[in-house]
Amino acid sequence: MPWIDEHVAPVSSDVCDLIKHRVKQLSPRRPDQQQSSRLVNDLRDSLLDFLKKNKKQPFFRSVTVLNSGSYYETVKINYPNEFDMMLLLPTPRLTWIELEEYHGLHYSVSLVRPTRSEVQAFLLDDGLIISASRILCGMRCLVKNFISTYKVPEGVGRWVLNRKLPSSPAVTLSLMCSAQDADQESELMSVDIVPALEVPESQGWPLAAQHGLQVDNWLGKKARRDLTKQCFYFVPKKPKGRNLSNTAKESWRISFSHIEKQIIKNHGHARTCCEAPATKCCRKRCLMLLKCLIEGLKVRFPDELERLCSYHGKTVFLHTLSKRGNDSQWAPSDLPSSFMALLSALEDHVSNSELPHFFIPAYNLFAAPAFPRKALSCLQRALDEQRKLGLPLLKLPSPAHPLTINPSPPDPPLCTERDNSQTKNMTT
DNA sequence: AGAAACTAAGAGCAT
DNA sequence: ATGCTCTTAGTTTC
Repeated sequence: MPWIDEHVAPVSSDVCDLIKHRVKQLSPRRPDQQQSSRLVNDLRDSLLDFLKKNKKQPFFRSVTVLNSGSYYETVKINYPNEFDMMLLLPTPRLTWIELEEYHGLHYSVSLVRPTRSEVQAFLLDDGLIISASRILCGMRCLVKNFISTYKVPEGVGRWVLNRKLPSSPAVTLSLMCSAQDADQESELMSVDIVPALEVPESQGWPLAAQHGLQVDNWLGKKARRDLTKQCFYFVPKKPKGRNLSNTAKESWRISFSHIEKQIIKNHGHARTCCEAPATKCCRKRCLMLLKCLIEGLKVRFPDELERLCSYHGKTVFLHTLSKRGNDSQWAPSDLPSSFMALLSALEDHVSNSELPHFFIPAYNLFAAPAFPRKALSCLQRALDEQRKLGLPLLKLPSPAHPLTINPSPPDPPLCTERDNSQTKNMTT
């Protein structure tokens, strides 16, 4: 049957050129990647070695690693300076209770029966509920001990433990280096380390997740069946907000990072998408452009858009791919209009104040208080402005990086006239 | 557990 | 500019 595309407004040739120009400079450069991967791989290998031998927390001896996040999805933009790793913790059989008002995103997680397994060091007084805060603190303590003994290869700087953030599931390490000629140290890269409870596939996904992942018209029904019969994870994240109930303080958030990674790697209607030059598509590059725009917006409105993050972009992307499932709609030559379609989708989600979590459709990522109304209205105005002015944020140069092996001169600007007035005077 | 095979994508070069 | 090949990092498989 013929595929009816949505109405795509023609993209002005200026904006077309801008998009095509920007997308060429988005992915990390090879020397940077080489340096970053060496540093982070050495850190990971050594940390794993440390955990497997550690005496203090036997529970962490059995971790395995899941590399996740945009670097490993090959959609990281600009510099390979942010890495995510999940430390997967096998547990005895679990059960979970949805926390009211979080619509299936947050849970209280318990053992089904008392245990002699090593998790017992992390249980609440009832001997069954798993304490998110104690797992996170326990891991933080191990990581802290680890970096105090760890030597960075070739002495390129030192890893420091970042301050604990109230609702973050991660222990974050930053690699601090002294730049040439400077007294001060600056951050070369950071690694988020997130502990995760693995719930085996045999237990099935929570009810709230059973109606998400609407990919039948894109990846297909069989692919959906295969994806939904995998395991899932819980990560120790409490909801934002004051006056949390006692159960909410020990809350776990469901995580499908492994599924997201698989989808982004295998993202076509046809299984063969992007396998050969003839079957290339522009989906990932569209996501990278959207991430670029989101980062730019956050730099311009750091306070108002504090809660906006790349996960919002990724979620809009996944919904858009679901609706616009045919590979012919993402031909490389159509990158500008495809990106504009993605941008329109973001604008629609913003103006409807509705962005369902891709796996937990009842959870609205654009609902207050997690995403405040003033952030949403700021985002709406900012996107209107970007569209009206021809996406000036895509003209901004990539942020400077403190330490590259071969610092290269910045590329010549696309537009000859120095025109900052467009981008500077955006009122809120 | 470790090596080999496979995949994605940057980079250089020829056309 | 476009496409071809080589190289490298990451993942999977046996």
